[in-house]
Amino acid sequence: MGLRVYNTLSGNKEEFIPVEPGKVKMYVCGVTVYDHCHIGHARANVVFDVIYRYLGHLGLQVTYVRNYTDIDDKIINRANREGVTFDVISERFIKEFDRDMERLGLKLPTCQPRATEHIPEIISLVQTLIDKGFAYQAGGDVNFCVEKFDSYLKLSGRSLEDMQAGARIEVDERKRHPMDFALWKEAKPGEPFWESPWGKGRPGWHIECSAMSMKYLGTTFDIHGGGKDLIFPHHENEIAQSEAATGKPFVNYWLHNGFVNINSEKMSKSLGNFFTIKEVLDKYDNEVLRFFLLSAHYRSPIDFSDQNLSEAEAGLERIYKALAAVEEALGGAEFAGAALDAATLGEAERELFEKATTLVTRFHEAMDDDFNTALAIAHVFDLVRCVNRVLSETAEGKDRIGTLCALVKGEVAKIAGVLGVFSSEPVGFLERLKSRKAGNLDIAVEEIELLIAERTAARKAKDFKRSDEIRDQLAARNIVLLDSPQGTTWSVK
RNA sequence: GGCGGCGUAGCCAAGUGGUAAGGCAGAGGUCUGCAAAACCUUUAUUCAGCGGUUCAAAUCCGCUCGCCGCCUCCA
Repeated sequence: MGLRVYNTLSGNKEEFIPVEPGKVKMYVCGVTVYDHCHIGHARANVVFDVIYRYLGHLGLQVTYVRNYTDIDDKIINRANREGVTFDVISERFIKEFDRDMERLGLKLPTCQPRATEHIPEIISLVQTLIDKGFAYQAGGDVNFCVEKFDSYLKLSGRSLEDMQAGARIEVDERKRHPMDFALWKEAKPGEPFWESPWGKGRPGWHIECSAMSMKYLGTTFDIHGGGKDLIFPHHENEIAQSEAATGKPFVNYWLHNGFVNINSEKMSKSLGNFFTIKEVLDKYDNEVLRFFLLSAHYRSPIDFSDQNLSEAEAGLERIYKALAAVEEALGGAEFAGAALDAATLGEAERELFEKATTLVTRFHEAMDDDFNTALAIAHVFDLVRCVNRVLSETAEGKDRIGTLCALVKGEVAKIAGVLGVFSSEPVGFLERLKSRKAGNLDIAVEEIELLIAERTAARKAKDFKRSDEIRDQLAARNIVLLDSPQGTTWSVK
């Protein structure tokens, strides 16, 4: 059974069949660069990054285009507020966006076009729509005529009549139909502009995506993605513009990710309940955020809260602890390809062998079912339990344990490369987490270590009263001690 | 008002016809001087409620209740 994806257009999961066998062309709406990105942007971009990686992992040759909307009312407004030109704002936030995405571990798309670098293509597309009678000039504006496009609203499943019933429509005298939308906007005095057949102006919001996606991916391509909130009007309008211009289907599969909620409510700028990626990464590790975002199915809403992030952190830590133990049992040796005779394995070892060798298969089953990353992650936890069991039952490293561990390491690495988590060096990751937590402590690391030394001496002298005193004292400050034959280590609660 | 989605254990979360994954938290046990970590066992006779279809439903259909989203810029 191959890949199946939920297509917003049909409202069903469908078998994924690319236009051109072996190749996938995918476009995802990027950001309007007028402010810092929030975790809603993080989710959308992480989700499509995983989809991008998975398609590549399946052996498909993926062309992934993600745009920057670098000209828009909001950018102009901010530029005016700050007394700079619009490109100062867009450049600044493009850099911010790039940095945020890098921290979240995103692979670079094949191409990241900007609206302002495609003005000729946009003008040409608008002209085609006018020529074909789908658009009309109104002063210096050019509007798309929704009534001319029969299948308008097929993506969101509405009708023009229904839309009007409850909507308060501001009357724009120059629009023939209240739902008509701008392809080209006349420049007001002082606004940035480009020359066009209709005078000085700039592109409307939706046209750039049609122009750029078709330029890089062709008139009909495979996947178009974005947040659910883009379904209407943005994607609806993209379909109208593109299909009216070419007379061909624009996109075969529309994929939309769910929202990030705060207390079960949509996070948005207008509600003021948003967190920027930066703020979140000040508090949590990059990989913890990514792991959290992948712990639910991409179409479900996900609730952002301290508790949920902390749980994600605990879960990821558990996985890395197991990976660190695997690394240790391996003793630095590489997998020699030594054959494991299942008959000689103990029960726990056999289960581990089984879970490890089927991990990638189960991962594919999960991902083939509309990119079920939550299930994929559950399979990893499954394996972790088996690893821990085998290692806790085995006093010292035997050859076959090393071989098993090498197997586990290799199989986990395969899926880590797709999910973009679990690929840090385990001990390094755990140290990173520890020092991050230690940064929030009200006690210096040196002091902790002095106390541990004192406690070790006390324990040696069997002065358990004093040793427990020290442990309690540290526990009160969120420090947990772990005694082992190799000595005492500490971690932050 | 129109359209759409959701409601699974204390919490998070998979599961779309075959008898409830996984994680966090909790309880008991092993280990330990005692702990911690890890492991083992355990925690939903039940999937918002009520009906219906079926040999069989969390899964399909209908109704009710509750929550949310879109219809205006928004990932």
